[in-house]
Amino acid sequence: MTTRADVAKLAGVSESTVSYVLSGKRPISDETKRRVQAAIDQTGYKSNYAAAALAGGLPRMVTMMTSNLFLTPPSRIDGALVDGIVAGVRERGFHSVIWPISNDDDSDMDVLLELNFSGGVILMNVIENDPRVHLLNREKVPFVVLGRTSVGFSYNFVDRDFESVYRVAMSKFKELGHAQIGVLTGHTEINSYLKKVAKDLDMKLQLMTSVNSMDGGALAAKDFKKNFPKVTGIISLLDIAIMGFASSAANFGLSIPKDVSIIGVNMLEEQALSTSPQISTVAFNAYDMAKSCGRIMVNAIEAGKNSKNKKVSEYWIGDFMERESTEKLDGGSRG
Amino acid sequence: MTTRADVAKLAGVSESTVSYVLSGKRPISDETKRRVQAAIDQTGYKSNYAAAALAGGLPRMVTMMTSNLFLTPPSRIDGALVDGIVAGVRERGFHSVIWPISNDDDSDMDVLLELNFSGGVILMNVIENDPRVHLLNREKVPFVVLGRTSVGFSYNFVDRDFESVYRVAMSKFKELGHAQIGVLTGHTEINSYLKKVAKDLDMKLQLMTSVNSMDGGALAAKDFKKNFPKVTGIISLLDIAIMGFASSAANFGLSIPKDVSIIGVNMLEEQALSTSPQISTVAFNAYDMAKSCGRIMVNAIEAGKNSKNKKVSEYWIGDFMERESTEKLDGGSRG
DNA sequence: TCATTTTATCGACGCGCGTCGATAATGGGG
DNA sequence: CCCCATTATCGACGCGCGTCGATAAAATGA
Repeated sequence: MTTRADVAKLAGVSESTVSYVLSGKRPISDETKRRVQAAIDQTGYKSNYAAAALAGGLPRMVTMMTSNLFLTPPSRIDGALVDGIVAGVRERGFHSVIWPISNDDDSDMDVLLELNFSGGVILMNVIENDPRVHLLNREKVPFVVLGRTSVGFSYNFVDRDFESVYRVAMSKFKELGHAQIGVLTGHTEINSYLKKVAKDLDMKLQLMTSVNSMDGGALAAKDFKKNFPKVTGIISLLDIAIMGFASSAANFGLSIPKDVSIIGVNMLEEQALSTSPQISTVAFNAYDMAKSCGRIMVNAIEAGKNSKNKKVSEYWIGDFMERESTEKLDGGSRG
Repeated sequence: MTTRADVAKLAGVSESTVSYVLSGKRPISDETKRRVQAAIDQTGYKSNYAAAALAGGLPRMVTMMTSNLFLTPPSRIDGALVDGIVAGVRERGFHSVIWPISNDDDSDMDVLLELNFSGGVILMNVIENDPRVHLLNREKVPFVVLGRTSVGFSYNFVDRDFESVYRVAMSKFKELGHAQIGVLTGHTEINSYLKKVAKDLDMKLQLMTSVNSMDGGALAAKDFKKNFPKVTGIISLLDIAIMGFASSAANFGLSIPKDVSIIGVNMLEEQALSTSPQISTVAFNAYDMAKSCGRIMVNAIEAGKNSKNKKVSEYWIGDFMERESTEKLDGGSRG
């Protein structure tokens, strides 16, 4: 392995000069920079992460923890989130890895912490009162939650402002004259945010449970008229299922948006655009949201040194994106 | 952060004694061990990964690289592979992380190498003539491929012995009197190993292409009698689709194994057991295979120091596991 | 009892790098 | 031509840990 000393010798400068050329933290003459760079190119020198972390004190590495990576098929959204985090921390010169949670062993988390090669943890797919949040808080590891949970103390998190998201969708439906709204979800109950918004706007909700898969959505479309005769608008919390619904609706004599309007609130724009008809959404920019999460993570790591204790919460909202799946209830106003 | 020095002072011993208590590489009296351990418990001391890697020279960390983690839904097999690797390297005191490949940026790999915080790379989901293999080889990073590709030089890999696997399945079919075999696969062509085995055994193959999803398999079952009237046995390379096929066959008036026998060659035992009827397989112990891959990886990392150049290839075979989806062609011999 | 081996522990060093204080080279003002 | 401010570079130190050689203590043999 070539070290800083090798480069310095070859370039005819001191070791610290090599360091300053690389970090740019002190002025170096152009001529010296050139010679050092040439030596680096020639030797293929790469700074040693362990040594840098040790000397600098800050491990420039972030660990992503997602509990169910291989149990349930991850959606495209997970991919966008990972990509966003990578981009966000890289902006600041940090790197990121995914910590493999073995499904039958929850001591893994302790191992990660014992290692402390990572400067911080980003927690994804949190569950209610997530024990991992408690653990990280107790161990004083800098961490950010991508999502939210309730644990009885404050912590850094980035999440969508669901009430706002639902309000945008429901207001749009109201504006278009829809009053009976189906909720396509994987849960067995409609969440409280959505209920609250519906109550505020005086609209009726009906639960439409489905598996989040193409054929799950197709099944929902097949039985839609029979099961939900009064519903004229669907708000979908499922990204894959609603694509199956929209794509197959025509096969079951269901016309979108003539028979039913659709607003997706939990899907990527690329997904909304890839169906026919294209699906109107409340925009969810998962990539940018995750990128911001990455930045907050880096801030938390760097603040750790100064023992600050401020926690940041960030709520992301989204605009209504009109596409081909929504129209006025009477059907007369749009082409 | 508490360091070795803190522990040593508290226990009233030297720093090196603390190290030897932890590593066990020199005899330490029970009394001293006890005092040191107490000090560790009291302070919550954790060894610093960066410092240990720096001092010891060996980064005890393995990086898994899988190209398409979020593009295609990973199957349960991927989960088993990851779990196996984690277990295999942990046996030797190593740790492992997954390197997030951003889908629109292939410079990520260089970054990983520049970092060299990781002692080696395990490559998964390789493609033909995979450029990553070339890169790793050029950079002299210890690596093991979980799978195979052709690159024109030798490298460490662990893979199934597909010819053997197919031979086990086809021999069984032959023994049961089946001669016309359908091949359920995601590719548009039957692979050469299987063709060779069929030729050796004088059996006929028919291509059955499907998406690897439950509904893909169901679709195949629906049209099976019409499309493949002569086929009496199916060898499936798809884990999810064959589950869909087996589970839904009865709905389409298809009786398993009366009308058609099935052997799965690329699925986990837990998957084969979770359908009705349960699917006969050529066993694929993905977990153990990956565990072995992890061990080989650690060997390669540790051998790196001694500049050995031996590459190891490991081929995994599997036994026929008889379950409910296979019987003699005449149908008379089994209950 | 003394010489010799074995056992338990200590002190010192170095891994590769970031960074601080010091120093040499340079430039400008009087 | 000298003094001081600025710029470019160097040397030294320490981060936390693994490990080697040395040493003190205990055990063994004669």
